[in-house]
Amino acid sequence: MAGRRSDTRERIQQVALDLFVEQGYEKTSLREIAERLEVTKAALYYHFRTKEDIVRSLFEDIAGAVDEVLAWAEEQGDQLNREDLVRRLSQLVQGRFVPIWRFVQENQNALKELHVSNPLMSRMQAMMKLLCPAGADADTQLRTRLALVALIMGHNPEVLPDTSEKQRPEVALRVALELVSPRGREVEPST
Amino acid sequence: MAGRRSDTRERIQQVALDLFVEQGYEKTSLREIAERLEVTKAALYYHFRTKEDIVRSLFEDIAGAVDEVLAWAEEQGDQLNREDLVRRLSQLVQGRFVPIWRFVQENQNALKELHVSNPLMSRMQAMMKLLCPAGADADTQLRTRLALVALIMGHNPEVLPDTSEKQRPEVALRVALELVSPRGREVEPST
DNA sequence: GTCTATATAATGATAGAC
DNA sequence: GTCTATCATTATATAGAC
Repeated sequence: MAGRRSDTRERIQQVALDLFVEQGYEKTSLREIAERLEVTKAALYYHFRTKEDIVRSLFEDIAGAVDEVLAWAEEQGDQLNREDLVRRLSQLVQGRFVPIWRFVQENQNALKELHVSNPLMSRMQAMMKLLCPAGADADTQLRTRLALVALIMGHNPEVLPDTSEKQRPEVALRVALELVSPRGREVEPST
Repeated sequence: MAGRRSDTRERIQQVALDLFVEQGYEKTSLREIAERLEVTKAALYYHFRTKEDIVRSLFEDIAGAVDEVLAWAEEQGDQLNREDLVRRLSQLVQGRFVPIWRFVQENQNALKELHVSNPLMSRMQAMMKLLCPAGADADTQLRTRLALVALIMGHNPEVLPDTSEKQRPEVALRVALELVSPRGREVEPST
């Protein structure tokens, strides 16, 4: 990557994320992070100005990946296929980003203040807009939201205990796809 | 109700829950709760031994209501209609319990340690078992889980901003029902 | 049942040496 | 780039008066 210098910054991000997911954002102190890394708190403060800054850096990392999907989607314009978008999102919540999504989902309230003008959440809102047909009814809005939840929750071994790690993303994607375009209900009078 | 003495205990529960939902469990200090009630911290400690105890009391309250549904469901035995169960659950997440469910959903990680042997969560697990056909495939497991999420998330004005408070529970119920028994997929070969 | 006063420990953060 | 030492603040919790 850019220049060679100790990888402390990345290690901090990694350990912090691990602990945030394990025990929650607020319960995780900088002391704990420092201890697990066998450095001192002051070392952390060299790389990050505040605790929130660590989270922000985590979000910026992933936000770039979301941007790519977002750019692709906007490029499609009117011809955007929502199922394809979901498929791309499914890729996005896999791999190295899994813990981050879980962190976001399980610490909503702790991150609430951070959410204001946070690079990840504003992008996810844009994503919702794209997934949700303009002027969609409430049922569709809720289903769309649940599709995103499905993608994230599907990765959680506690949610699908009998399913292998390999299969979980497939399950999640299937259910998410159903939610964005359910069978037997394309055009419907409702109520 | 039982005996007449100052309603401080209930007021603590109410204010605490409000603050927990507003700003999160960890971010809410006992000082804050006390200040909003215009009492001292020591007063809180008279009614509750610890901060966690306040949460526990909140959970015990709601757990009783869940028990009634659970008892009804077990009474049905084999003839349990899952859609009816969802309908009863829908009732359960309405009314005075709305903020508690939201609190649980948005503070999962903060409550993680409390979750061990916590009266509410163990009951919700039992509920999942009832809702999920024995030996159900992973897709069904995930859908069932999402149905519960739908019931809770549907109440959140931030999730359904254009929908009236009166209509939100109806939307949530509809989507939840779809998830536990989706159309056009009753018996299916799969993979 | 509510108070004042306090104990104790941990937190996020900073200053400045090396 | 990492350290020691320390800061101010806040937290949960307790003892004991009223």
